[in-house]
Amino acid sequence: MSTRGAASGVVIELSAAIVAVSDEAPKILLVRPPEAILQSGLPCGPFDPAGHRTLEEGLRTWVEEQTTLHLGYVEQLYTFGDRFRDPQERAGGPRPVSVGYLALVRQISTKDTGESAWGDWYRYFPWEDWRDGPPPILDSLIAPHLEAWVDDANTKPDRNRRQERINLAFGFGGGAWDNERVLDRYELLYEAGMVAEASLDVGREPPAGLAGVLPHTGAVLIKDHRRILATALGRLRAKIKYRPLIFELMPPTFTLFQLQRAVEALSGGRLHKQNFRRLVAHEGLVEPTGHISGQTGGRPAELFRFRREVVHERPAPGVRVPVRVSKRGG
Amino acid sequence: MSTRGAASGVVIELSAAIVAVSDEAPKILLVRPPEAILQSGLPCGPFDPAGHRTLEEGLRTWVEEQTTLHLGYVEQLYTFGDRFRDPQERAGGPRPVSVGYLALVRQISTKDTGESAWGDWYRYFPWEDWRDGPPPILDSLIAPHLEAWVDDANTKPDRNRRQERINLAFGFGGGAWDNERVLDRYELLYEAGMVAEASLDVGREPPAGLAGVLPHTGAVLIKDHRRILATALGRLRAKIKYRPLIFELMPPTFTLFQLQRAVEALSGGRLHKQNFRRLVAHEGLVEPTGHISGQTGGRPAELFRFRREVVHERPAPGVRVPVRVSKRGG
DNA sequence: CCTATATATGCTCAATTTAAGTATAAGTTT
DNA sequence: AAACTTATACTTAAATTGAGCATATATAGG
Repeated sequence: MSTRGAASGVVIELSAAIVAVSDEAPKILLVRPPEAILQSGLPCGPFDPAGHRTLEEGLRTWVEEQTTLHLGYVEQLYTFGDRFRDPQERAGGPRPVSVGYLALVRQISTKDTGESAWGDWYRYFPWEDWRDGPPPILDSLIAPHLEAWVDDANTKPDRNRRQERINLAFGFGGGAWDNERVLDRYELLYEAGMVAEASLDVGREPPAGLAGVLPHTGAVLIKDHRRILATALGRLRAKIKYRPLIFELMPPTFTLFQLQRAVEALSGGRLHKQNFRRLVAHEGLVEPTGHISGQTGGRPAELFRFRREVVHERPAPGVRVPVRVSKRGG
Repeated sequence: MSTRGAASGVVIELSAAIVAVSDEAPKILLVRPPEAILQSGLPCGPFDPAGHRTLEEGLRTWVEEQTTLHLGYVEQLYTFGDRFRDPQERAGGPRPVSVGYLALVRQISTKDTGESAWGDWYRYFPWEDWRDGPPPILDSLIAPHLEAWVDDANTKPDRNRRQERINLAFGFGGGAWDNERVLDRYELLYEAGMVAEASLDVGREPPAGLAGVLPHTGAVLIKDHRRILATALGRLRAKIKYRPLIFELMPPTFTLFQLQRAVEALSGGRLHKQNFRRLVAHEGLVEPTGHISGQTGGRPAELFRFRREVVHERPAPGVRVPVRVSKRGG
């Protein structure tokens, strides 16, 4: 009836999805743990209740040790505790509970050493990048195999539930693609056995019918780090719309087009250029510096900086980009 | 440089903020733990890695045991792990890490037994209820004592930082009241020693100057449960705007005015009635049942039900109530 | 029945915001 | 110089929002 008794055999792991934007691409910082020969993972480490005053402090300590990178903006994402997310657990290890964090850094300051390296975010989620239109993999591979997974369910209500979920997550059957539902989509692919972790986690070979799919559904990370990454991307895509997070990723001054490219890199779609400028100007998110950019192609652009005061003026300052991405098949 | 080593002395506690709306008031379910003579708290219990397959399953188990209530909608909020949030820890107990959840139930089905009881949410956050205009306590008590706390800081930059934070959180100095920043406000009051937990947690008497304030800054809950509650209210206020969560709290059919009252109860402000109807109708959130309500006062109202299909049609279906509440002093 | 009062619901109207352009300016590349 | 890039100003129609008026249908009290 109360909080008597104590849990045992729990270990808390802190993991960080560290994001930067460079070359118009969203990047994520990865480390290659010594014990894993093949796969890399997010910077992470166990929470030490004796040494760490707070969870976030523990995370910062681990990250600085593993990447020699100092984190600025940090935000807690989610705590994952499902059984058997880590194969080690089957061998009698303690139950790992992992607290995932999202961190944003302004520029890529670490070199790609053997220890850590920046990777393109969409390497892990190829279906999330709609900047050049709907990713072909959706129609060629994902849709048919998900349909097969629907048919695979035993009962009619089960099939309906599955169909319902994939329609919602992927916008099949007339719905719209919602760029924030990154985690929903990843979890469906996981349940359908269409990402490699699904088989790795249960220690089995992937079913024959899916062996041809797995090489195309993104690169694998250790444990549940790809799930944490999916959570991070979803959160970030949602939050840039109502908080000025994007400026945590930009240099101190930037052109409006650079800003637009950064937003597009994260949100995975294209924006109407003229309306984008009007938007950020009208919301008071930026102010001109009076300086002109070292140009890249055409007419030189004016340099802008983030207007910090905006957080006082508006309840939800952010780049309120239209939620819609170009329709599927259109 | 990796995930070697294991933490020890950690116990994970699962806590639920269970919300219902009745009599136009938001309610929260509380239990009175046997060992605490004076204070009640949220339903909670330790996570058992051997018995609980997932964190959420553990939570549901504890809640059903403590409240004989079956939870419908459940969502994870945040994981709290700061040192010394629980006084027990100073006595050498293990480091408690608590995972907070938000749960929504449709009606109040448990009776108020000695074990559990429904309490008005705003009993714990009197400054959050703006339905009858700005709460007087803001100007009479909170503002002056927060100003004193600003002056209390040692250095000028510290004072500026504090002033900045309270301006943002409370909308002082010309800013607007953002009804979602519930946690920011609670944490500031905590840091300023203006809620009773602040002194309880460090095991000291409250400073003389604040003794008169504490009886008016809301009722106390055990451990950090009021912080979890603040997180829950903030999340709920934010989320009803873009997800149809409000219907998890409504009976199967309802009048539009009942729906409006429920939204007002949670968001803590008043809405324009005609525009509210237009909004929910135009967003396709509800559909008429054709039946007429057993009326309460004036002309009988039509009964509506939630249109589940709406989640397919719009990327962010929710009651997009205007973020603004009536201006302070206006 | 008549009146006051409460709620429900339909409708207007102006201001603002949004989506999607056209047009023009000012550079670089060939 | 012509072709091409990128930047920026401006237009226009449609949609949304905020505020309020007007009317309908009930109850309660004289």
